[in-house]
Order: sequence, then structure tokens, then C-alpha cells
Amino acid sequence: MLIGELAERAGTSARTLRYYEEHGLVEADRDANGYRRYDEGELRVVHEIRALLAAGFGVDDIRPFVACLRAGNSAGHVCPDSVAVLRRRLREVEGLLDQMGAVRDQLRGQLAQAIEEREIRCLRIR
Amino acid sequence: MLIGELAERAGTSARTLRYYEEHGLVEADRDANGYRRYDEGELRVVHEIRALLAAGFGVDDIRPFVACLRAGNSAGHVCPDSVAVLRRRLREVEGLLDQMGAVRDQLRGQLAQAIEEREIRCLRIR
DNA sequence: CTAGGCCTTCACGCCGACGTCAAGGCAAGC
DNA sequence: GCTTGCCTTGACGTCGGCGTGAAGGCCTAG
Repeated sequence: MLIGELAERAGTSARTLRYYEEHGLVEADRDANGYRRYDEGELRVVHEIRALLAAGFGVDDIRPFVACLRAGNSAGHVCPDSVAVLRRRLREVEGLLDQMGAVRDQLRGQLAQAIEEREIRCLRIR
Repeated sequence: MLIGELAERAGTSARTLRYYEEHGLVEADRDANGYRRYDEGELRVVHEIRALLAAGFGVDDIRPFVACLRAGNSAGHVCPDSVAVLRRRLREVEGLLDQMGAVRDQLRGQLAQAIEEREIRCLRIR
């Protein structure tokens, strides 16, 4: 499988796949003319990468998951290194959720106050 | 008040204040030598800006709040334009909270599964 | 033989709120 | 007059996950 085919099957671009390779995530053999030749298994790897990126992981965080998949495991998140990264990210996400929850409450409070002020002005006009 | 003093009193840097001015948020008179001379009221403006940035607003979103303060209101969020921005941002934040909540649940699920797999392996070894 | 459709590497663009350096003017104490 | 420390404008660097060319080689079909 060449890079264009893998890109299409994975729902992404050739540029993106080269980027992943550059960062040590995806691997490819080379044909005599220099073209990248991909194994069927790389499709799963790319899907794993995309799912983790969507969950907010950085490329460096993703490496252990890929290694875990390559080691023959059924999923990328069952190895100890992956679990460590999962735990760290979970704490980060929980922290962000707390922060954003506080922001949400603040916004709601300001909106409520603005509406209140408007009502007071309405009463004054009468 | 010169830029350095305002920066210190507002807990930020001179560069940041010039950035705010460049984007139409902060205003200053000029001395004969070209130095920026700030009014006392600008301190409140800068605090408002910082609070809104911390809540995830962009500089363009913040302009109506500053205008509202300058119009003599007790708070920057009581004017109609500010309220519109508040509402929009609240919807955004709620959306992000939903997304991140889903991510958190996914991470928890993967961690739980990883632990389960490890227990299965332990049982096999016995 | 040529057109166009793959592929390669190199390298800049993007977004946003600044940090940081460069080169210089201005004020004030010794 | 010299140093120190404020100020000015201008312009490039940061972070990350790519997008988007440019310039060129390879392969296939008509």
C-alpha cells in the first residue's frame, strides 16, 4: 500500500502520514524508487494515532501506544507505559474540566447579574 | 503613570500593555517625549482584560467589555454587546465541557480495561 | 511522446498572546 | 560626562498539528 492509499483509507492526508513518520509514529518500507510501502497493520496504527490526537494527546505521548500495538497487543493502551500516560492525561483533563466548570459558573453569574441590572433599569424608567 | 508602573500594578509586562493598545483595548496619552501616560482608570481596564483572557475570550471579544467600562458602567459585562459575547462564550464553554467530559469517560474506560487485562494475565500465571 | 497523477524532500504559513532581542532616545544621580 | 534605568518602535520567535505550495523524479495510459 502506497501513501496515498493509506491516507485515503485512514481518512487523512499524505502530508499528515509523513508528519507522523517524522515523529516516529508510523513506519514504512521503501520501494526501489523511494516510495513508502505500508503494511496492512499501519492502518490500525494510524487510527490509534488519530483517536489519541482527538483525545488531546501530543505526538510524544502517543509513541508508547504505538509501540504497544506493534508488540502484538490487542489494544495500544494495555501496556504499562501507555497506562502511565493515560493516568497523566486523565488528571490533566480532570483539571481542565474543573477550570472550565469554574469559568462556566462565572459566565452564568455575570449573565444573571447583567439581566438583573437591566430589570432594575426598567423599573427605574417606570 | 508610565507603562512600567501600570504593568507592575496590573501584574503584567509593558510588552503586554503595548499589545493591548495595538489591539484597541487600552488607551494612553503621550508625554512630550513620547512616553505613554496612563490614567488611573486604565488599571481597572487592564484587570478586566486579564480576567476575560483567563476565561478564554479573545482580544476581539473583549473590546465591548472595555467600551462598556469606559461608558461609566459599574462592570464591563452589563452592556448588550457584552451580554451577546458572554452568551456565545457560554455556549462554547458548555460544548467544550461536554467534549472533555466524553474524553474523560473514554480515558477512564481504557484505564479500567487495562487494569482488567492485567488481572486476567495474573490469573493465567497462577 | 506526452499528459497527468502518483511520489519525493524542502520549507514557509497558520493561529494568538505575548517573550525577547536590537538599536536608540530621554532622565537623573554622581 | 558617564552610568543606570526608564522609555520608544520594529521585528522575529514560541507552540503544535498539520496545510499548502515549489521543484523535481517516476509510472502508466492514450
